[in-house]
Amino acid sequence: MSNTIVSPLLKHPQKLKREFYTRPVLSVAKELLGKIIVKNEVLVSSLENTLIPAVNDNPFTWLSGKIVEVEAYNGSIDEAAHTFSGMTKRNEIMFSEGGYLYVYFTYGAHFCSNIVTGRKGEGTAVLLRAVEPLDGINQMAINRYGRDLKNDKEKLNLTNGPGKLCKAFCINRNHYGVDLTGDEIFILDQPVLDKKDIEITKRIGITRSVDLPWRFYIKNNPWVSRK
DNA sequence: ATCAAGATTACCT
DNA sequence: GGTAATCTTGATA
Repeated sequence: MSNTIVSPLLKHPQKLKREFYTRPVLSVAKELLGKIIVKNEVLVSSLENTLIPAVNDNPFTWLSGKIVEVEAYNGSIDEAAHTFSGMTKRNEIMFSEGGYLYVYFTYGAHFCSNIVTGRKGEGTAVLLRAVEPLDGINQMAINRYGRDLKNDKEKLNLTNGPGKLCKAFCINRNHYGVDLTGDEIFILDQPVLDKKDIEITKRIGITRSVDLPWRFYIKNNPWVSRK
């Protein structure tokens, strides 16, 4: 059974194919802005913040969001990339060809998700730093706060950071290596944004290769993590 | 075996 | 704007 989703918010959604991801990381990073990430959930009950495999009718729901902020990482020239010092068990998936999800755990508390890019062996990926929530906002609130949203401030705080969006989308170590050309997590194509709508800055929260201008975000989008 | 650092967040003043 | 929390990972012995 196909899980392909057609949100009312999208006119002609199309899942990005392998060829989109296997290109150089900087091109993929810029073009990911404005595209829609979708995660299917199998939901029976939203009580107690649990997602349980469905048994009966109408179990499917999904979460989606517009990608509004990303950072590029390239292990061959970038000391901040997890792949800079070679392959380990943790970064193994980042050395595969593009189109897989690299999820890592950090600061003892947070998951961060990356889109692997390029050719096999390159060690490049795009960190998802912020999305604008579209479908499943109620479920995202449950995932983040364990209850419904109280106000607009909480809505902005749902997904305006790499750890926050993983919590909202319930992305964790179980999603390490997920194939983005499959049906569990994927990205829907949208028109490439105009250059004038994209801001380019240095990356956030790193201590090495700090001057590379590899952070990209949509100008004036309220979900961008930081100006 | 031990240890330091971390692609962050929430909460404080 | 400053910082504690928290634990996995990778490096070194």
